[in-house]
Amino acid sequence: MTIDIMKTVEFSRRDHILKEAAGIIRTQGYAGASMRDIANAVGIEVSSLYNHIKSKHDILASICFSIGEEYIQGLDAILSNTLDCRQKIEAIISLHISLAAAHKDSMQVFEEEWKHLRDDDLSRFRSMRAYYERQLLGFFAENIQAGHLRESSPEIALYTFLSSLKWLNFYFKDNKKKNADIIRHHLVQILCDGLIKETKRTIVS
Amino acid sequence: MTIDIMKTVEFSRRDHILKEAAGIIRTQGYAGASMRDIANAVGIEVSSLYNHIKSKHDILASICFSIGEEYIQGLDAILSNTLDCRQKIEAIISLHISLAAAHKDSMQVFEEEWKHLRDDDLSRFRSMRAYYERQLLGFFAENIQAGHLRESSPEIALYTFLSSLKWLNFYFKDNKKKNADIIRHHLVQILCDGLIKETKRTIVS
DNA sequence: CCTACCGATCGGTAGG
DNA sequence: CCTACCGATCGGTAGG
Repeated sequence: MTIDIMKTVEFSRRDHILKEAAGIIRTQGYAGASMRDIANAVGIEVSSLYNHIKSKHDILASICFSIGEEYIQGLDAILSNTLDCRQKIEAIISLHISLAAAHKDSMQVFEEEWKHLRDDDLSRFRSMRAYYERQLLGFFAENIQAGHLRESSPEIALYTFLSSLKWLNFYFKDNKKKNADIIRHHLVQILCDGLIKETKRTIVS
Repeated sequence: MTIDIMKTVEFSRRDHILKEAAGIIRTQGYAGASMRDIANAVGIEVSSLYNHIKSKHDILASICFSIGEEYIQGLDAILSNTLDCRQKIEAIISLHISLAAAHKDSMQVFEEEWKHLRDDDLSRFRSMRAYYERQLLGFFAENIQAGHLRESSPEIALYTFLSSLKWLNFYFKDNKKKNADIIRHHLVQILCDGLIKETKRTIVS
């Protein structure tokens, strides 16, 4: 009982540190964010940080891996469901929207500061990202093969698709001006059907 | 004559410094890139750098503004030409491909490290980016109005379009595996006509 | 372009 | 969780 309470206190303080650190690392970059800045934001002395985190690298790794795991769990759940091609694309877009809206600071740290990870952390991070891209590349390649997606290089389609969603990570950090449902609807249309306005008839196989 | 030669020497040494600095700032981040790293890459002592650049911020500003000006000049030239909507989109995609291929290191510094600019440099940079986005937003809004582009939020279309091209900045830094023409062709198709495979008939107005 | 140097700040530790 | 502290490194300057 006492242990449980202590753990709760311990975890929430650590989470508090990670949350403040994410905001500071996002705005100042990993190398430009000092442990003094982070301690000041949390409201304790620098040396006290080390009761909750092992090192500055530990902070970065925790932020990057928690976001990475959410992406992978979300994608695995979508791809193993029985949805058609367009529904899966819509679900993946929804995943990116909801993660961007939920993790305003740490999402950008995940995107831009992972390169400061070292040794085992760096290679583990690269493995996770490679897994995510490999799963999605398989999805694109299968559906091009099956005739559901336009003939194209699966790699170019993958890179363009993933890249096209990155503005979401910046969009929500000010204040969400538009509803997430509206954004999803427009994104699905633009990415699935294209920017150019034309009449369309689906091929009946 | 003597002055011309001195200026040439001066400029090429400065350019050499900026080139090495771009590579170091890209991999280590602005705050993580030390003047000693840069001096070492150039092959001179730290103090000698200051004969060619005013400060570390001067290096960052030079890199960011030279890329920014190339984007703006390129876009202005395209939008003032007499091309139809699809041709202009194709030309803008070509602009982003050729700039990404020409400036492997400094393009990523431009994208990710501009936030370390200060005071006047920061506000000038924000103005340039706002100008680029405003010009492109006008293009999207006009062509949605005219019925050439799909009904959509011009902002969402703009963000998605610009974001979808950002993978190019990473793609060329290893070694260009695919020809730029092939990439452009696939990008135009995916962005103009969408990922989903369907027959299309253009509306005859 | 170099030698020599400076005050400030860095991540982290000892010890309580 | 704090006080006190350390060696390393930082951007930049003086002077030649």
